[in-house]
Amino acid sequence: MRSKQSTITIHDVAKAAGVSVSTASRVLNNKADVSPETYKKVRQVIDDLNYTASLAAKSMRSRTTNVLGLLVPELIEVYYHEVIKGVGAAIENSGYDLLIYTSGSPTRNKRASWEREHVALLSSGLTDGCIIVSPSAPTFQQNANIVVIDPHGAGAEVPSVVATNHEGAIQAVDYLVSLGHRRIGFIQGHPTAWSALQRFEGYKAGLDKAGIEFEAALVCDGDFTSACGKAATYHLMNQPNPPSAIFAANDRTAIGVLEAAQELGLNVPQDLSVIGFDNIPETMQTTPRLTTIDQSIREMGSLGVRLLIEMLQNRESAQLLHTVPTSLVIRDSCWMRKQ
Amino acid sequence: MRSKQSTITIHDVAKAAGVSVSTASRVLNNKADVSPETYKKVRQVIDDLNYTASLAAKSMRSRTTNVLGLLVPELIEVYYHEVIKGVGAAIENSGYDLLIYTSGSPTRNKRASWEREHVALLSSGLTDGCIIVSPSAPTFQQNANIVVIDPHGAGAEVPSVVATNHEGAIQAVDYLVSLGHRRIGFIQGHPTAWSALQRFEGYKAGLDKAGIEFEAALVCDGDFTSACGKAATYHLMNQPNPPSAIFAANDRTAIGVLEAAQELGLNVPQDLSVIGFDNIPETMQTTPRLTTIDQSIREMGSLGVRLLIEMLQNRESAQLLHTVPTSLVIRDSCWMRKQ
DNA sequence: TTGTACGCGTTATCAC
DNA sequence: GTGATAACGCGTACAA
Repeated sequence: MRSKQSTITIHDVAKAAGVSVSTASRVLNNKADVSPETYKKVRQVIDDLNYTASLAAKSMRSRTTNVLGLLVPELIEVYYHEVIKGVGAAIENSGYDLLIYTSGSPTRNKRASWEREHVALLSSGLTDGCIIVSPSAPTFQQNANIVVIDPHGAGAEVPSVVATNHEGAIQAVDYLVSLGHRRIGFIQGHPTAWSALQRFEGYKAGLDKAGIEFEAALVCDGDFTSACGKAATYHLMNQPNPPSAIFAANDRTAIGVLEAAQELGLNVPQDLSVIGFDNIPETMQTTPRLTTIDQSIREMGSLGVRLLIEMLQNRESAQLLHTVPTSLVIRDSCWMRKQ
Repeated sequence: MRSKQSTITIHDVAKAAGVSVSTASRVLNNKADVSPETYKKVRQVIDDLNYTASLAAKSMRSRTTNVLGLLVPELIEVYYHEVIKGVGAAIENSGYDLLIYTSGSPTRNKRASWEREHVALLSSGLTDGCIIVSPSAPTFQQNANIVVIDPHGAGAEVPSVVATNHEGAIQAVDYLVSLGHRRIGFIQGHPTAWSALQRFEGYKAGLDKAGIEFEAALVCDGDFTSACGKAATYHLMNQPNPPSAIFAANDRTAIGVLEAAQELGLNVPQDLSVIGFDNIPETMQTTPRLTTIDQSIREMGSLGVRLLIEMLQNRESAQLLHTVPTSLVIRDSCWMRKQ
């Protein structure tokens, strides 16, 4: 006696079990006040019909779904996959399901508005809360349950997970200095990214700490792509007094540096030391393998989940900014400065 | 927890713009019959209020969401990430959004029922259709738009994407034979996986082709884990007449073989040749780097998306089974048989 | 061109 | 303990 609609509804269950929809709903949600035999009968029917409550309808009415949302800008860059792995690990046995949303439309140019739209999309009932990765929009709906990972803007109004970018950059410079380098080039990250700014500040702080004077000519603009790494390397190495080491704001850019170095006939690390930031998996497959600063992207994803769940359970901590430590990963792309 | 008035609805938009909800809805969906000034005014309000239609409500009503669903069992194993990368690439500029769903609950033990439940979940309005990765359930809702990647069961009733597992296994054996190996061990994949069976059949076909008699003692059970690879290696190599090469049903298992070989003091590839299947990224980081059969997991994901979109546009091809070619990837884990 | 009324599948509220 | 009914936010005939 199924209605014309293909999807079977709670009405079908109720009818088949000979009860009302409200009773069926009660059984579905394991409410207390329902007689054992009724319960059993309805459960049986649910199993037989292989019925599942529509998430759409359920969330529309009840406002709580036991589903967490994750908003990512795209699914190609491995960085996001590392985040997802961390989120996936944290979600295990958490009692929550996970819904990852990404858009295939080029509307992404308007990143900020895209984010706001999709946060609204997920928050408006589909999920209990959501995590946004690398958001550029500084602010969101007031009352949504939101946690942010590696935000672009600085002033966080929502709980944010960030790496210790400043300290990590200092670590990188320290290491290069310990190898004897004094002229250390720096390739900037995306100009709007807070993490990029922090790394630049750390670079300067590291130089200062070593008593090396900052030199603007050794700094190139960038945007986290490998293309900018290549361009910057050509620029830096063709200077009259080129650097003996290059610190790129992220691994992707550092990979570009490696490519350019090869094209220029420079041996890494003998002629040029290169260090990156992020520790994405590909850094283990470059030639030479890239020395970098690990920012445990996975841990950031896991922490994001934990923060969100705390928030949902009203155990929200007063702290807004949560940092994940960075660490130096020494591989093969840095070497002692040639005398 | 969340105040009722928090989410702004189409009513708020209508009220603010001084029109009726239906007019607002028309503007939202870019319907033709609405006066330019009304359109502009409503658009303005929508922007001001930063309004987004609730996916839940919308999908419940309209049955078409421009969203594709992807159902994955978990988010830790890299195999699924490779699929997601392919799906993510195919979704770009497709006009569709993507919604990945996974569950954090241990209910996954009951895989088949979990899948059915969640297919229903996604199909019941949230998405226009969905892709299921490695499903164990042989059958689904009749009229849902479903595409399946690497299914466990053989008899596909829905469009399926599979690798040429049989041919790939033959390629692997061919290669080992060309290196002079005659005693080739095989470690089975998960017993219910169709792909595993196909690889085993290919193994036997390859032996047959080379005129080598099949020997049951050289075959071990397995389940696609690295643990089974280790156990099987101990078993195989402690035989009176051990194999000179081992073909593992997937890379994860082959990695277990590598570990066991090291523990046993066997040098790979000098003492033992090892070949895997899948070509997951980690195979480039093992020592030695693993020779394997590439099954272009990403391409399988992309093809899945293309098939699903075709289906949604009623351009469904008659063909149900779609194969993606495998290819031999020679790295460092296989060598000539010692004389 | 615009507004009214209804239904999508569910849960909460209130009767019984 | 159980059943009827009113929302939830939206799209769409149909009426105006």
